[in-house]
Formats: sequence, structure tokens, C-alpha cells
Amino acid sequence: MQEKISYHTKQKQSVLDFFANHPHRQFSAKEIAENIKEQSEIGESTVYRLIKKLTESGEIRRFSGKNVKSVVYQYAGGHEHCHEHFHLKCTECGEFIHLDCKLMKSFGEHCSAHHGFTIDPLKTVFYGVCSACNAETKGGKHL
Amino acid sequence: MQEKISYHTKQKQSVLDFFANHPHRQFSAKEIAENIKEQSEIGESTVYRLIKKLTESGEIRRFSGKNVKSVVYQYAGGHEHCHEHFHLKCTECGEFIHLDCKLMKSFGEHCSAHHGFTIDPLKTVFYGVCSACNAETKGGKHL
DNA sequence: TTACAATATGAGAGTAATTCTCAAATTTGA
DNA sequence: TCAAATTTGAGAATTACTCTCATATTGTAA
Repeated sequence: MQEKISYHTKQKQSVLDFFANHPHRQFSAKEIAENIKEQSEIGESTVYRLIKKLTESGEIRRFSGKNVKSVVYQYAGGHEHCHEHFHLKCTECGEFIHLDCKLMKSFGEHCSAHHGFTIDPLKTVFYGVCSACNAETKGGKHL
Repeated sequence: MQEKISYHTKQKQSVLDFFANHPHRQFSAKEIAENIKEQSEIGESTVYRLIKKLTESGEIRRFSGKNVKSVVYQYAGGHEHCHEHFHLKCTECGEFIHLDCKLMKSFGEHCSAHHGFTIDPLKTVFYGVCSACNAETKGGKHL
């Protein structure tokens, strides 16, 4: 089974560029397509195809929000670093946090060695409440 | 803003019962509807409506698999126990594992104490490769 | 260059999972 | 038993892809 050769196209480049240029925001596939179309030609199928590949290879991450219909994608930062740390997502404010923590890493190793499960830090996101929101809640604010 | 009054119906009960009776398996909304229909009357819309509510209230959990089209639901176990352990999901075979691990718990505490982030074990799922699939891959099998 | 095979694109059809709509049925309290 | 509030269900609508396949583009070898 040979590796497929990959051709370089301007559509691929556009999508890659788009994500690299908007690392901190989240977009639906439709928004991505619309944004790119302002600069250059691209079809929706192609956008979906590329998004799918990028998601599989870990360059971008998919979030499915509360309902299935609000799916959103975000750049995963080139993931040189992302294999090395873990990701937290605050369920209150939506903040996405990169956590570089030795204890977590050692848990990953432990999990692999003792439970046989290899955690994929690219695909795993911890959900919970961030420090800012924790503080707010304690302070008596609500909603 | 008053709380809405909630009426008790046999459809609601059926869905609740269905999940309580199949705590360890995952079902698509369609399968849930089909299974319940064998016993009593229920419409698909109603199943979806109830699933949605149960998901929001945390009684069941939604997994979206590789693509949006393979969404699956599972009882969250009344979540008495589920606050105490973590969940792993194998990206190869789909196996859902409950992991009761002290090291993981201490990581949760550490995360809260040192990073201010309170992990919600109910919403967090670790993605990775389970021991069985790890063994297979090493054994040379592919696809 | 040029020719060509491999690969990528895009328009539109197809699919699956919800969500919406609204009239009819059910549940509850009085 | 009545009436108001809520729930149900059939089918249409929506959304987020996925597939198909004819056409276009890319890399390479002559």
C-alpha cells in the first residue's frame, strides 16, 4: 500500500492559511467557505474535504457545541506543541486552555503502562470550569 | 420566570426505563426509538425531544464518533458513580471504558488546586486507543 | 514544451440526524 | 367533568456533511 502522493493546490493553501490566520476563533464549515471565497475561488465540497483531512491529522479540532447542528472548527496551532500538553475547555465561558502539566503527562504514561490505554492528547479535551468562572461563581454572580 | 410544570407521560417513562435497563450499551436515537416501539407506542419526534432533555440534564451522554452521522447515546448511570471515575473512549473500536484510577483523581485535585480548573468527569472523555486495539496494531493487522 | 497519469476540484444529488410545526391527544388541578 | 397547560406524533424543514463523476490541475518524465 503506497502512500498517496499529495498535490499542492491553491484551495488547500487557502484553507491552511485561513486557519493559521485565525488561530483563536472558531468557525463553522460554512463560515470558513464564505471567508475564503472573499479572497479566492473554492467550492463547499472542497472546504469540507479539507476540513475533514485537517481534523483527522489533528491540525484543527472539531467542537460540536450543545447541539449537533452547531459544529465549529478551530486551529490546533500547528500541533508541534499540542502532543505535549492537554486541552481544557471551560463549559461556562467557552475559553480554550492549553495546559502544560507534568503530572498530567505522567498520568498519560501511567494510563498506557497500567491500563493499556494510549491517550491521544490531540483528541482529548477536558471539560470543566476555569479559574475565572470559578471565581465568578463563588462571588455570587450567576448566568 | 416560572418553572414549567412537567406532566408525566408513558413516553417519558419508556425512555427513562430504556436507558436505565441498558446502562452499558450505546444506541443511536433510531435504535432507541425502535427498541421502545417494540413495547409501547412512541414517535420519533418524542424520542428526540426526550433524548435532548436527558442529554442537557446529564442523565445520558452523547458521543459523536468520527463523523456527525454516527451519533450515539448512553446512560450516564444516574451518575452517582460517574463523578468518581473517568471515561475513556477508544477511537478504533468505539469501546467505552470506565476507569477508576487514583492517579487520575489526584490529577483532578491537582488541576483544581494548582491551575484553578475544576474538571467535570461527567463531561470529560479521554480519547485514545484501548489495550485490545493497541495489541492488534502491534500484531501487524491493518484497517 | 508536451504529454500523461495521478490527484484534486466543484456542482449538485443524496443521506442522516435532528428540529420544527401544529393539530390532536393527554395530563392535572379544581 | 372541565378546561388550561403540556405533550405527542406525522411529516416537512434544516443542517452538516458525504458522494458522484465529469472536468480541471498538478507533477513528472520524455
